[in-house]
Amino acid sequence: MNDFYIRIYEVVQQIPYGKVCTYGDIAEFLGTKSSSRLVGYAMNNIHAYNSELPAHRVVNRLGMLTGKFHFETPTLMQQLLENEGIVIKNDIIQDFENKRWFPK
DNA sequence: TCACTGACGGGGC
DNA sequence: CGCCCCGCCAGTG
Repeated sequence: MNDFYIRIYEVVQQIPYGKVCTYGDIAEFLGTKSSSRLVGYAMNNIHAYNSELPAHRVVNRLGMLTGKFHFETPTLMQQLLENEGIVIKNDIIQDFENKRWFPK
C-alpha cells in the first residue's frame, strides 16, 4: 500500500452513480499514462483499502468488464452496473461513450 | 538477479 | 473490436 494506490482509490471513489471510468483515464489523471497496467494491478488490493469503493465502475478502454472475475461472483460486476442503469451485452457496456466519466 | 505475470493501452494489420 | 507486439512496473518465487 503506497500513495500511488491511495490516489487511485480516491479517484475511484469519485466516480458518480451510473457512470464508468477506464483504467487509462485514471492512469493519465495521475500522470502515469503509460502505466495503466498498474491501475489494474492496484485494483486487486482495492478491498484491502475500502470495500465500499465502486470498483465495478472501472472498465477498460473498450467498455469491457475485464475485472469481473475478481469479484465475489463472475456476475456481480455486471449486476451492480445494471442496477445503476447501464446496459451490458456480452460483457461490453452499450452506449459506452455516453456513460464515461473523466477524473477532474 | 532473473523470469514471469497481469482488472491496460496504443499502434499495426 | 478480431489478432499480435511492445512498453509499462509492482509483486512473486
